Amino acid sequence: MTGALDDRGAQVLRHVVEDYIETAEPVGSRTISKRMEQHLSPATIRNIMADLEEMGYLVQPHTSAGRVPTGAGFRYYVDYLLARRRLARPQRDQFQRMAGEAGGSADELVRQVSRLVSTLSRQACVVVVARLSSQPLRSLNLLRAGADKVLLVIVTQGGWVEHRLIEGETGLSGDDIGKINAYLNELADGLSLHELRGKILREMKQEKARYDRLMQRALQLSARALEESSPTEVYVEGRANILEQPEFAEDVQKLKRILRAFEEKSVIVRLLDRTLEGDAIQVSIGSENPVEGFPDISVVSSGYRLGESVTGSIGLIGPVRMDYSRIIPLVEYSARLLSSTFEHR
Amino acid sequence: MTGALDDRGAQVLRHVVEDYIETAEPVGSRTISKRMEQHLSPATIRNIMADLEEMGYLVQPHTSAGRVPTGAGFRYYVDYLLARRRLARPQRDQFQRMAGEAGGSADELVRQVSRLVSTLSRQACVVVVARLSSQPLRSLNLLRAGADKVLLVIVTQGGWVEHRLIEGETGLSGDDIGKINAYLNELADGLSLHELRGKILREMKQEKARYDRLMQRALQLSARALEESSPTEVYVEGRANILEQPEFAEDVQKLKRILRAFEEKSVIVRLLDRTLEGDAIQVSIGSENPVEGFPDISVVSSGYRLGESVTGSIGLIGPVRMDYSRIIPLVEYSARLLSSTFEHR
DNA sequence: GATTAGCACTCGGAGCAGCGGAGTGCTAAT
DNA sequence: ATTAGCACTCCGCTGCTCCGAGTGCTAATC
Repeated sequence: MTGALDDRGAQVLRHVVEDYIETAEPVGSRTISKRMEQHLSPATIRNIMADLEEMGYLVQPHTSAGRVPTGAGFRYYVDYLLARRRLARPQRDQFQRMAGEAGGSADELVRQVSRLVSTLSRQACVVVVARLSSQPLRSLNLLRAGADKVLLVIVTQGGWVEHRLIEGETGLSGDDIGKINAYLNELADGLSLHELRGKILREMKQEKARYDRLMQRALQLSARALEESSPTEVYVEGRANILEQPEFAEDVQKLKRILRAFEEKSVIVRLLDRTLEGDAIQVSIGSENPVEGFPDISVVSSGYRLGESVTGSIGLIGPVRMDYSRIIPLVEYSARLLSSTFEHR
Repeated sequence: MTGALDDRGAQVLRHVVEDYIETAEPVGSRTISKRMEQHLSPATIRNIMADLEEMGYLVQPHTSAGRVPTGAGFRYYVDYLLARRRLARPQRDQFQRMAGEAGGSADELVRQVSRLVSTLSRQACVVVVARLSSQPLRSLNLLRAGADKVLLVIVTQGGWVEHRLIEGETGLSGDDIGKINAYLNELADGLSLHELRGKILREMKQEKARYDRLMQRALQLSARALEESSPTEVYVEGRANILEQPEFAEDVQKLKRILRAFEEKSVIVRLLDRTLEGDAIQVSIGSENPVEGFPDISVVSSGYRLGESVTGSIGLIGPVRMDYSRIIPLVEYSARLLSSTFEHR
């Protein structure tokens, strides 16, 4: 099973995949024969297709139906047959215009980008993940927010803002808060939230030796604020797009499973996990994707940098039968756009 | 058409509605005859049903099918026939447990409540809206957030936190920021964001006469931060629940329209708009709902108070054929829970 | 030897008839 | 006023045929 293809086989496979992407119907030998630039009769095509089937790139839903690409077929197509295009000019312009308009806050920009990607793809649902805890911090700010509450506002270098409300903190004067602030910022300098948490815990042990009660309080307080591992932000855009796909619209069970999965943040994060490390683009076809039980969805995703390190990932989730030649440049471009926008901050 | 019902008619209507809610199938006279406590033969029931049909409470999908309640039928049921129950004990407990666990921040609580409501209802999708701009403020805090950026953190008395990033602000010393903060808080005291915006604009005119440049700057800056009308926060939970309903699962077109609508914040806000004013519960059945084009969904919603005034609304969106006797107490209870939790802050 | 025309074969889906059942409305009996 | 009885309606299921798209194989052709 599976193996290298000669040129003719590759061309036939390419046509089958592309036609299937377009029509969502099994593709017959006549169709391919007409589509191919090199003229070959349907009979010849049939022979080639039979070979491709033996190699595991195609299957027949039943005898006397056309062929449908398998996961391996799509894989081969994506790896070797896909013409790698740049994103089309007008679409690049749309992105640029949007980036110009989007306000200063990082999460606003991410939301806009994902919305645009979803509209342009029309195939699938776009998901963006931003892992806050590994972004280098810009500043921490403690605020009084009521009689017994203080608010810790966290700003990362990428321009992400998050806040934690801490309850049951009484008797901190404005002066105390100022001092704690200064201390925390000194501690945090250049670290990520994750690293800071470690440092605070270490510091707490040492500081106990000394007798600075305020600093001790500061450490306890921030340890409390940071104890819940900071959640990964997840944005999902264009859920309704998947209804556009005939393969899902027909099978409500499948649809239900997918939509349910999308309500779980953790599932989405797992889907994009791979790309949260490097910023190369990743294509997971069908059962290759990291989440079990969804053999008919593909994920095209890419990490993006927020500042120095890759902390976010944008991904497009759709049917295996998606238009990779359009989708891949789209995701690639938007990830690069996010990275470069955050760089200039 | 439509009119008052005698007792027997009402009982029959009640049974038709309840049976239809349960089965989603047209209800026949035999079924009702068996279900009714007062024994009546199917033939009698048929006569009564024919009357109810004339009055507009029931329809037949076709001759020789059972009857289905119309919008008016459901309306009558909800207004006069529904046994108003309290929420069941175990469910109340679930809410209490959750409220105890939920962290301090308001939006976390709201999210948890909507999630629980969605799980308990299993029928529909829950939506929560919180209108920030009419909540009385607790404090405003300006923070430095980079070389040319400042961050305005807004905390309302209900415990809601929001922030706005303002770009292109250079040359403000820490001292300046402190002064601006004090000034803004004095200005904001007890006002809502909406009122504050008005006050700032008025103040700006007067302040021009005076020559305090820093205060002028403060006003300009906050005016900029508040110029975009603060968006209404919208949380949607349990979208996939609507797939559970046979009436939608069968009609993909309808489903698509509904899911698309849910991607638009504005549509959701319009659906709950009515209840954003008072805190009474509202039931919009079918085409009664404020958004045109969705004649087969109902909305059960109630406002809740965040502090003094009603600024939020929790609503349940589902098929017209929903179990109002379960849903209404559920929504009522959760709205009251939100109000009372926010009161004790 | 590769390609192709020809042909028999397979299989799914559309279309149609027939039937059974659930439900109705009407009439006549209680 | 209620109800038993009955004829009637209509939906949806089942089974049937027919059609077409597509295949694999074989034999003829380049």
